[in-house]
Amino acid sequence: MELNSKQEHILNIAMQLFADKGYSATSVREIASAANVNLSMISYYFGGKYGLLNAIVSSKADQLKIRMEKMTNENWTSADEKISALVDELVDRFWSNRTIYGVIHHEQNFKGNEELKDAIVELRRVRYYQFKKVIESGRERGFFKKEINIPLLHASVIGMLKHINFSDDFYFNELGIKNDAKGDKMMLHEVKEHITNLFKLLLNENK
Amino acid sequence: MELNSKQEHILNIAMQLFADKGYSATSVREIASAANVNLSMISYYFGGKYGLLNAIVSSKADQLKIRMEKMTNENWTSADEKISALVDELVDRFWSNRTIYGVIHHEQNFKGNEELKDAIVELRRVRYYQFKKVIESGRERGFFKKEINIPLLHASVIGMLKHINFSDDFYFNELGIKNDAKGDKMMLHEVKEHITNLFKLLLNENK
DNA sequence: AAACAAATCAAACGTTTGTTTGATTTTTTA
DNA sequence: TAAAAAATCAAACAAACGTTTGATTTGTTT
Repeated sequence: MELNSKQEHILNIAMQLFADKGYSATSVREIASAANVNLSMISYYFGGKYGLLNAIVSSKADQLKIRMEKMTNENWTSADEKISALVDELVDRFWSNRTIYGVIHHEQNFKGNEELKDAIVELRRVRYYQFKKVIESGRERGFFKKEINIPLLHASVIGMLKHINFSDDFYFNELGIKNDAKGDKMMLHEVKEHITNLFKLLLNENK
Repeated sequence: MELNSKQEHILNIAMQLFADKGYSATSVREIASAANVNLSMISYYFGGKYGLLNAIVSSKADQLKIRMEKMTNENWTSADEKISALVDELVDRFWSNRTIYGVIHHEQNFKGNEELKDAIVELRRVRYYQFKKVIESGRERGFFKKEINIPLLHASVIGMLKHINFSDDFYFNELGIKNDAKGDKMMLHEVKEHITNLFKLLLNENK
């Protein structure tokens, strides 16, 4: 589906509202009003409210399917370096797409049309297997020495990112970080450091 | 608010539905039908749909406020032992209350009445400070040797538990565990082992 | 058993919901 | 520039929503 700038605008406004309040709690009138368009344009463009949600997920899904495979093929130098790169990739990717993750977060238990649910499940599957591939590749090459429960390691990282993202300002406050653009960077740095430390301990260090 | 058995029944049915589909996506007719009671009983008993949500949160909130403080006052033996006890407490507590966490999960961004939101935020606050207290107590007593970012450690654990809980059968499948009563126990064991390992590495081991 | 209170129910209430209509304006095509 | 297509809009639509009503049944009290 090709989108013009106005459709894109509606889509972004709706995505923000869906992420904030959830699909069901957001009315089409609210979306139309926030996007400064006539009510009927949503049905006109997207075929209805549900079509809008579908358009959001499918249009934003592509950018989530980033290729992490390249990491497994590159020449690795040290384990530490590779862990840093992996964590960078993971955290940055999540953070830059956290709005759409917010939408999915609300609708992952969506009992309506199964099509959307399948799309969401597929997204998670792809994300996980890319992660798994990198870890396994690191083990095969002898960079990661320790045995590790990969699914639960994955759940630790993704769960933590989601949890921080959806806990309002709680962890920002607790860490003494303001929730602005600058604070965002600081939080990202803290999170990366924490996860990197965690990875090194779980995967590599044997001291 | 004192509840009779019928009110309790409605409340449990509604809690399950709210956890599955979210507050907004669940209609009072659906709740009444699932609970086999007349539609008007919900308003009669709880003063309306929102009153029902409030009753759920406030009635279940108490059992979440478990006293973890006692852990800080007991005589500690070894760090490993204490970590195991802490993880047991954390995981069991979450797992036995995961339905109400599901409700909160959906409604934490609730933009309606602030009263409910405050109750949810307060729950998280209490939970976190109990956790923090235990960790700090362990540090003061010399059991936990390493410096650690407590908020992010907390986010790792809670985030992971939430993420596994709300990812349907994904991690069950990935770990080759069936999602039944028996598999539940196995998953709990795996999760505890993983988190315990994580805590030991982050807090204690210096090998 | 009579009187009272609580519980239950089908029906209807007024709103809000997502969607469609049909006229009108704007833009594109020829 | 005239015709055709696309976009926009206020208005209306039926369906679903949470809630209330008022009659009826059930349970309790005196």
